[in-house]
Amino acid sequence: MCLLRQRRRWYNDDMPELPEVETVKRGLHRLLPRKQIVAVTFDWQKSFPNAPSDVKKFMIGAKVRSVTRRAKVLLIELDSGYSLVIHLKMTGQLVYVEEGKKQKAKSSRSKSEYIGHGPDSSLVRFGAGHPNSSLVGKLPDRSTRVVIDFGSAKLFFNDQRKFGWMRLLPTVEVPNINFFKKLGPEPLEAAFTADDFILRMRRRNKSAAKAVLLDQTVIAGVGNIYADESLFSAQIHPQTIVANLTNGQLAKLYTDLKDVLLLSIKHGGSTDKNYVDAEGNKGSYLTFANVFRKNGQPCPRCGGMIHKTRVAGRGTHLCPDCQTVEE
DNA sequence: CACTTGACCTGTCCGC
DNA sequence: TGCGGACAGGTCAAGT
Repeated sequence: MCLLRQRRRWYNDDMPELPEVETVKRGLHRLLPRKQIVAVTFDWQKSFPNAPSDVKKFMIGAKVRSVTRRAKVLLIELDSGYSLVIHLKMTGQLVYVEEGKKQKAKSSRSKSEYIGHGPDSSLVRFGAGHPNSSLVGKLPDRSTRVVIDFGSAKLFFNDQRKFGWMRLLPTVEVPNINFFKKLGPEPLEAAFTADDFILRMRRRNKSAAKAVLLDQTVIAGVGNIYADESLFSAQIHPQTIVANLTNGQLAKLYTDLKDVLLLSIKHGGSTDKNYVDAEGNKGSYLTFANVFRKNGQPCPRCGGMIHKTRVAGRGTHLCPDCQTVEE
């Protein structure tokens, strides 16, 4: 019975963070520009709270100009002067399905195998979720919140837990919404230096290091996985008060955080063994993770046992033996 | 004012 | 088997 349970288990809490959203962005930017929206449907008000009249006026007939990313937020700019702002939160996903276009002749794959086979696929999945789940080939389903119809293709915004949202805003207003106004710098921007990082961290000198990393107004785009992984690399206990960290330790955290993010992007921004990126590659970041979801396993650095605890209200993975505590 | 905790959600897992 | 509670976490609001 236990075996059966284990086998059937799949995680839907893929938690798109900066590397995952970056991967989604790259895929959408390859597929969406110049496509024209012919229809939009949505069934969950909170997922897409815009007035239908605005949707009709500024979305229908508009063409996609570009797809970009800021922190964990996707921006789809339209040529109507409006942009779609999309936050996938934990379980949001964007599934792009081309219609009326039969599978390539060379392929004899079943429908459920379309996913993950790259540009030849007629169906490409972005974001969280399980590529082999019943979603495949059966969209829309009960998790579908919004469908953007491009005529020859549809973009499905699915979100099981309804935390994600999508908003249509005048492009010039986008930087002015609260979320963007308060957002900290992108950690991978060339202009973001170690000194900037240290200064910003020190503004929250009394808080636990992990809580500060997760604060999007300090640095944008870091979530639970990369917070745990970067703190492990820098050998900092997640609970450590920032004031008790030296500038040297913070500088190492800065470097390790960037390394972790870059490594994840390189491997398809995976947070889940089942994640599939735009090119159809399974993201493999979790195989590089040292502590995340490794509780009970030996620490790759010192051989101690990885422990799971709770810091800043979040499940937190660490090696108590080589991530020192400084209260 | 600075910082922490709870609410929003649904599906899954685990203990009783 | 079934039921209830814990858990998953990004962000904002409410509480300390």
